[in-house]
Amino acid sequence: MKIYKGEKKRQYVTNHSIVHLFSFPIEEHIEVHEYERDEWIIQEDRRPNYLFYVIEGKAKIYVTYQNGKVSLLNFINADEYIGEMELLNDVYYTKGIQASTKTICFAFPFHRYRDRLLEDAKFLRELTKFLSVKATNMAAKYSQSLAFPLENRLADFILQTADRGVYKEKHVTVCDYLGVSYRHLLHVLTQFCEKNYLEKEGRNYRIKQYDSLYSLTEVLKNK
Amino acid sequence: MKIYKGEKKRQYVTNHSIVHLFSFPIEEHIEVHEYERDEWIIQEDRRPNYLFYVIEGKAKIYVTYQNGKVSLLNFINADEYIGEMELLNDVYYTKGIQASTKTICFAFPFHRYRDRLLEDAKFLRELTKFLSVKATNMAAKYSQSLAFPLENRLADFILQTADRGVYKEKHVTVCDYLGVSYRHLLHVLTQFCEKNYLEKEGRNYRIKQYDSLYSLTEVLKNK
DNA sequence: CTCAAAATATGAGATATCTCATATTATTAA
DNA sequence: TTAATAATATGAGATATCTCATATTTTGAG
Repeated sequence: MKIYKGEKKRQYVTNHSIVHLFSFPIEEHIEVHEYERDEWIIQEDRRPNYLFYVIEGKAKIYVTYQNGKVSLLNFINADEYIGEMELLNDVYYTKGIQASTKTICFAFPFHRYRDRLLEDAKFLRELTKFLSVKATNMAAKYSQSLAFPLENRLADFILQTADRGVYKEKHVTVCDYLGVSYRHLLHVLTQFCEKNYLEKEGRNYRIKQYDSLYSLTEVLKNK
Repeated sequence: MKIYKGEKKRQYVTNHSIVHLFSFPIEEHIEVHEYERDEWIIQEDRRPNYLFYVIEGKAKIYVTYQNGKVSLLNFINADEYIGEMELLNDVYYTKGIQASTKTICFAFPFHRYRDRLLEDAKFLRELTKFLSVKATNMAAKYSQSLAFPLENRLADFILQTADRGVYKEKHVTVCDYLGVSYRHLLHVLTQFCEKNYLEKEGRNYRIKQYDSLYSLTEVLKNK
């Protein structure tokens, strides 16, 4: 982890202005942190001292169970908060946050900002919306995961993450995210290839029948 | 649905004061609604015109898929909001809300309250906390449902809902909530009886081995 | 009270998904 | 470069869960 100072810091604060998110001057005690790929921004079960706002990069939220099972709860992208649960709740089991690319965040030390943030309607309004979307998405994922087999959820995930017609995600990550075993994920991918929905290209998969995959995702929609 | 007027209304507004939740006078245009058991407070896919605050009773949040599958996302209890997603988000698929007992709510018409609520830090702060808990709980349910078999989740649910050592929930509700088939729920309940964790008493189940059930729930905890 | 609808109950076969074992290939740190 | 580690890959058997069929009991509306 690096903390930017001086000119580099000033540059980020200027080029990624967030003054519109708050109704008080926010910049004085702000820090700019850089995390490298695979670095832990927050360690599981260890409360952070900052509220973070991601300005570049991508991260993952992980939770671990006593039996060693790991769940990738969600991805975090630019312009999203990290540590907001700890800002709001004194009692909270802190999830692990791992950078999946180089990630740069603004970091607001709780002790300097907490009280003012919790009084700021502009900030709270946006945070409330952010959390409402988060809760809605988790609810959708939950019910879909119980109501439909991997085939449907994987088709959805492939279409969402494919890069110009090619699916490139790492299997080890995806099986934690979709909550299935590595073995089963590979099994269903193989089925997609056998049906010619996908074609394997080295380590990646090229989408051959977009429509077939799309129709698998349609059952996920609400009535 | 009944709308209380006059003395009955005044009584509820007085006895369940919520002035502490807002920093502006809230009571002028408030309505008091009563819903009977099984009545729909909000119909799925139909945006409500009110933000509700439950003062008595209990309700369920449902979502339906195109193939007819139904998911019971969560329960709503007294002192919780309903319709907050629609208050915050213009684009949102409205879930169905059904009263599971007689339920009485304060109803705030959006057109009168929306703007003021979204400016009120006191209200927003509490709503943000409420949503953060909601998001956290959904995330926990999601990952648990994928990481553990019904046995563990059902043990947890039984201990949470048992009434003085007796489990009395309706199977049809529980299987929608835990996301398993009716058949499988009964199957696992039968196993619990065979192992003597539970004993059937007519339509209910008496807990015989609290410790065995409790140890099934322990794996659900985080590392 | 009566009847239809809802809820409970159980069996049997199908399938989605898991666990474990084992090999090969890619990536990373020393 | 080398060796350790992580990721990919595949087979085979186990099990958690589903679907469908069918019967009985309970509940609620008229």
